[in-house]
Amino acid sequence: MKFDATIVKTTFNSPLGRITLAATAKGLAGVWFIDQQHLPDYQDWPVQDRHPVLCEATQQLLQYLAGQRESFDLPIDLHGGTAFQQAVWQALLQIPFGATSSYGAVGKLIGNPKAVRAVGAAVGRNPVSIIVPCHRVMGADGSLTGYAGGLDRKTALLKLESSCL
Amino acid sequence: MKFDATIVKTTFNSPLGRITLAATAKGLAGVWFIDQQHLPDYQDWPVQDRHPVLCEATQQLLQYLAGQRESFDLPIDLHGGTAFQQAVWQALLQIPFGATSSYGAVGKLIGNPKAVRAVGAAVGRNPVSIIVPCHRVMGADGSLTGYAGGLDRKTALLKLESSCL
DNA sequence: ATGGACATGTCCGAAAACGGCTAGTTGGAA
DNA sequence: TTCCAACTAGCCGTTTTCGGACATGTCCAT
Repeated sequence: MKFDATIVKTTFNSPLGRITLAATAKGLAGVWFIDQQHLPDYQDWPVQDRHPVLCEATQQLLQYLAGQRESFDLPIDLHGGTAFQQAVWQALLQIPFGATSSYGAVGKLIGNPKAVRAVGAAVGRNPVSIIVPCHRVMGADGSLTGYAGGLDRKTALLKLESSCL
Repeated sequence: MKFDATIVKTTFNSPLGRITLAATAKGLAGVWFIDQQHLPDYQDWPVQDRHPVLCEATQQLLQYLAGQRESFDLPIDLHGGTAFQQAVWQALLQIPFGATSSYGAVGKLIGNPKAVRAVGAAVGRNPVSIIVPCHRVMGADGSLTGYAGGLDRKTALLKLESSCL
């Protein structure tokens, strides 16, 4: 995944492990667990711990993970995916807190009802974990399917959301 | 390949097989393994075993092959090639002991980045084996490609150099 | 003269493999 | 029957792999 030259990052510790955030001029561009799959190559990105968007994101994520926040209020820069991936990620944003959806449903939503596996692949590449709630997508029969950050984290997030209600 | 009328030769046994040397008035003009490809027709060249350059070259080569020498100090007469070949051979001289390069890199160096196969051909005609280090040229992916003296000798030379470091 | 064959490397298109799936079928055990 | 589990065959965008074409200077054999 390619990004603008003007991208900055920061890192913080969460109850679910170390998390790295990234932001462009347009908004929050990335949220990755330290050991997740499909990590971008953010080695060389400059650190900017006081960046307003990154600070705000850190706060909101910590609140969310503490069970004290249900939605995020941040500029998000969903950027650098194919058209298909963009559509999928946008669709994810419409799954409300505490609810779940399925890969088939997402496919239907973006007008590509048969591209189920492709949706799976796209969901997996979601650059903005948690905030773009890829963890709310389950198998059609409600089964736990997969998560770039590991199934443990997925269950943790789902449990967190369900116990909030 | 044509040479001056004033050329002399000698021969000695090395750990890598019999080697023939040739010298002109200007310096060392050839180093060939007995059974290598692209041999010149040195049948009729006069033998002169005590020629100073040839003696010195023999010594230095034996030292090199014994792992006791990393560079050569000899007048070299790189002569009788086309302009292109000359350029290639000169470029070879810039690859340091223990390092390797690629045919593409050499092409770039002589300002002919696309003449890669031509570089390969030219490297193969290098008249002064070992001292003009044609054995330090590998495929772009690091693969062992070819050697007029046989791949065995090429690997032996590379191993020799790498184990010296 | 002409046409290959070479100690290669880059690029591009096509084809195949690979997934965070799913609906349908089948064969077994209550 | 009823219900699951296991297996299958489609489905589709993305990624990886693979094969060919091309560029280039010399030398050999027609």
